[in-house]
Amino acid sequence: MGRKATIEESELMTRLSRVFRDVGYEGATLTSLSAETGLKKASLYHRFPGGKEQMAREVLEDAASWLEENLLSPLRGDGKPEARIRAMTRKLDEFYSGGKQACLLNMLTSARIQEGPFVKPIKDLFDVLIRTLADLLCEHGLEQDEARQRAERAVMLLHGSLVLSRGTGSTQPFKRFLKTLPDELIG
Amino acid sequence: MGRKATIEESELMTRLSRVFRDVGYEGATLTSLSAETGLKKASLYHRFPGGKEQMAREVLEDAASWLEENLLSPLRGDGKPEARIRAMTRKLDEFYSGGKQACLLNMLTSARIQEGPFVKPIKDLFDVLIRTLADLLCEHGLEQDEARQRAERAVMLLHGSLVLSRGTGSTQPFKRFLKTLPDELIG
DNA sequence: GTCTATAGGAAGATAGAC
DNA sequence: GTCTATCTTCCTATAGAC
Repeated sequence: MGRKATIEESELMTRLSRVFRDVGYEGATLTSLSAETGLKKASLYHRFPGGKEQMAREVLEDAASWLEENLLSPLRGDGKPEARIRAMTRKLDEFYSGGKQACLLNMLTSARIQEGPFVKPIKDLFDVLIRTLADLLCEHGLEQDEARQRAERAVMLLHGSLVLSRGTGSTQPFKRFLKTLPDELIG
Repeated sequence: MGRKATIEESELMTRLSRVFRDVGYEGATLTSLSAETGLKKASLYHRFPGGKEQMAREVLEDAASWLEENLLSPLRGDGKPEARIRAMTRKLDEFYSGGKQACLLNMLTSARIQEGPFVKPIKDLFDVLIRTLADLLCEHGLEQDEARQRAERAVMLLHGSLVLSRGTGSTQPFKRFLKTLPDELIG
């Protein structure tokens, strides 16, 4: 006891992210964030002077970076659209831990907060994901309207499958969604 | 000031439900529940000795009753399956206030609570909704597997559209989902 | 950069008058 | 059955030692 803790930056963000994804912004307490990271409250405040809000903001930025690097950038890359989409499904499986973890975007969204530090970033993430998917489908030969529609549909199915997985206590819905996703988009 | 409040049972449940649907279980405070209903904290405790947890439990039971009466029962009724499905879309539109309100099932679900008073009811609600939809599709002539798959997808799209609507601050995703739902199921 | 200790406030919950 | 007033607990945040 009383031993000094130490934690790597990326691991720190991962642990914080897990708490917010599990219980949402309101449900996350300094105590739980401290327990999950191994850092005492005062240490967390040293790293995040803005407290819980800053932690959630940085976790969100971290997720946006991951998304850009691991999902969006590859989607914009070259190679057959079909192959890029299959690569995306593998990354989604990884990002959501096979359906065991909820989506940060869902867990950080609450009505009654029309403004606030999360509203704009979350909306932007949804928008860019749908847009990037739609662009890929256009490139694959679909009409713009149809592409946009299918992209939005895929994002709905993604988040719906996560809600359903969490609600039923089974990762099956998410896994089934992943399996049908390529056909959903370009089938 | 100091005036006694009074509120009808069904209106009370509606108000409480709105708070939980807006900010989730952890986000709902006795203060906000009191403000929304007009009843002081002590009055809420008189009606719900179990406090916030009992309020959420009863709100969930209330939602289950509404679902059974307004969605499931009509789905099992007679009339052409297509007509029953269109009736369902209208009820969904009403239940979710045109996409402005989140789903209670999503907002009361949090990981880290593998047990607890909400887990079982929520799972049961998801299951019965999917099962009832699947039965209807079977009746309409679809194979059991295909029916089950489409029913699950429809529920995913419903919840995904609500997540997306909330996250983007627009009811458009939910409205678009409602429009395509009949084709989604029996098209 | 982490810790212990604690201040200050909000949250859940209760007692008792009306 | 609703209220005011209060209690206790938990949470956010800070001070200061190491």
